[in-house]
Amino acid sequence: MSLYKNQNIQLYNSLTKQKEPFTPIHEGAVGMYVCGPTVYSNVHMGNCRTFLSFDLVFRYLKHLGYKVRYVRNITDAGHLENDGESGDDPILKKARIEQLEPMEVVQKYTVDFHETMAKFNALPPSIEPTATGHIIEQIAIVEKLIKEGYGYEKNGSVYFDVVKFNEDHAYGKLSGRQLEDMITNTRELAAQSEKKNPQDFALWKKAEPQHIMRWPSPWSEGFPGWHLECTAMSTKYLGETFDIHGGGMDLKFPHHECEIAQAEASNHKSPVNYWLHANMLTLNGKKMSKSTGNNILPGELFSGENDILKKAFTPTVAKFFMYQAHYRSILDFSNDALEASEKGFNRLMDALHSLAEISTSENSSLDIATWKQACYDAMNDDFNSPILIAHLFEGAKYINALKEGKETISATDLQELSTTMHAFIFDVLGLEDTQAGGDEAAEKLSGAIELLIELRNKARANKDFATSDTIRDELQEVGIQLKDGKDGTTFSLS
RNA sequence: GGCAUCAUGGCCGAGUGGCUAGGCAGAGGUCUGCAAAACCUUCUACAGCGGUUCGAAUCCGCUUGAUGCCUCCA
Repeated sequence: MSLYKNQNIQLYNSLTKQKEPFTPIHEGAVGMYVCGPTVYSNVHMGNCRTFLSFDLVFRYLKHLGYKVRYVRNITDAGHLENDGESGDDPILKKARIEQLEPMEVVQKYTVDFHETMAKFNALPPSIEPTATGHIIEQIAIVEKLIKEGYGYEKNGSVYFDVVKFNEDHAYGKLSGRQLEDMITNTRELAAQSEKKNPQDFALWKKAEPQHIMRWPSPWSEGFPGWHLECTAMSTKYLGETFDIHGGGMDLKFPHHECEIAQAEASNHKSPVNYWLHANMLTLNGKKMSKSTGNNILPGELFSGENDILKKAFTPTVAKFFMYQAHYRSILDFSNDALEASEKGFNRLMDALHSLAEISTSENSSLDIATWKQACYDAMNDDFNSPILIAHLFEGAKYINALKEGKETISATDLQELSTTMHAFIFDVLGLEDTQAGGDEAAEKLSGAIELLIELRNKARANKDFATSDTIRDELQEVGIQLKDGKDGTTFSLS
C-alpha cells in the first residue's frame, strides 16, 4: 500500500496562481522536469537553493511511493545574450578567458555542479540530458513550428512569431503579462532587427564566423535558441504533457513562457499541468547572481573562506537553513541566520541520538499518530518544510521528555516515533548526521579523549579540581568541549 | 516606465478571518565541586492610515518601503 493513496498533496501552481490538489496523469507515477544550470561558471548558493528545493519535492514524492521520473537538464550550448541579436555567448566568453575549448568549460563546471550537489546530499535526477546532445530533436521542433506557421526564417535564423501565436493562444499567461502591454512598453528599437516584432524569440540562430559552437541545420550552420532545449528534452523524456515543471522564479519570464508557446504551437496542447517556481536566495537583500558577483559559492561556505560569514558551515546545515524557509519565499543569506540554524540542527541531532536511551511502557502518554500525520500534513501542503521542521522539533521535545521519564511511550509508538523522525530527517529532507563520524581518524581521536575524560573523572573523584579543570579547559582551547551529563561525560568538536 | 511579489516579536522565519508555528538570542529554573553543555519554563509580534466584519496579522482601498521580472541568470 503506497503512502500516496492516503496523503493528498496540495501544490501551488504558478500557472493558476493557487493551490491545487496534485493528481498525476498516470496514477502512481510522476514526470517532473526542472531547468538545470548553465555550466559556464561554478554554481553559487542561489542556484543550489533551487535545486535543493526540487530535491525535496523529488524525495517527498518518492517517499510517498510515487515512481518519479525526474529530468533536469544541463545547459551546455552557448546562447547569446540579448536574444541572439548581439552580445556574447557566456560559454564562449568563458572559454576565451580560461583559454579552453568550449566543451572543456562545460565539462569543468558540470563536474563542479555534480560534486556540489553530492556534497549537499541531493539525489541525482533520473535523466540529466544536455542541450548539445539534443540538437536533432530541437531542429525537429523548429521544423514543426515553421510548418505550423509559428516560425519564420530570416537570413539563416528562425524566429518564433509571438504576435501570431497570441492571436489564438494566450502568450504571457504564466507570468501574467499582456502582449499589448509588452508592445506598448518596449523600449527596443526594431530598426536593425531580423525579427518581425521585438517580442519574437530565436528558435535557431545562424552562427557568426567567430562562434565556435555550431551545428548544421536546414537553415544555416548555427545553434538553437535558448528556450528550445527544455521543450525538446521534456517532450522526449516525459511526453507532450507531463505533471510538474520546476525552475527558479527568474526563469518564469521569458524562458518558461516561451516553452509554453513552443509546446502549444507544435503539439497543440498544454505541456505542463503544474508549474512550480522556487524563489530566490538573496545576499545583502539582493538576488544572488553570477553576472553581478553578488553571490557566495558552496566551496566558500564550506571552507569559511569568504567575507560574508564568520565561520564555515557544513552542507547539511546550509540545507537545513534553507529548508527552514518555504521554497516560495525569498530567503536572505546571513551569518546570524545560519548560526541559528546550526544550533537548532545540532539540537535536533542530539535528540535523535537520545532515541536509543528511551525505555518503553505499557501505554503512551503521547499521541504519536497525530504528531506523525501533522508531519505529513505539513509536506502535503505545498511542501511546507518549515512547518515540518517545527514538528520535528516537537518530536525532539517528546524524545527529551521521554528520556527524563516525564512521558511514557509504548514499544509500538516508540518505533513509530523513531521511524518517522528518521524518515523525514534523512529520507525526505536529505540531511546528514555529521556528528556520526565513523572514519578511522575520528575513532582514534575519540579513544584519546575518552582516556582524558576518565583521568578527569578520577581527579574529580579525588577532589583534585585543579587537574580536572585543566583537562577541561585545555581541551576547550583546542576546540573540544566536554559535556557533563547525568550519565557521564561526552564531548563535541566545535 | 510596465507587470508582479513582499513588509510578522531583538534576529531568522511559518501562518490567510476567531483556537494566536518553530529555531536562535534574552530571562528564570533543573542538573553540577564550580562552570560549560543539556533539558524545562518564559518573553506574544504582525509597516502606516482608512474600510468590510460580531471579530483581521489574515479580506478591500490608499500611503510608505523593499525586492523580482521586463537583457544571460536557479
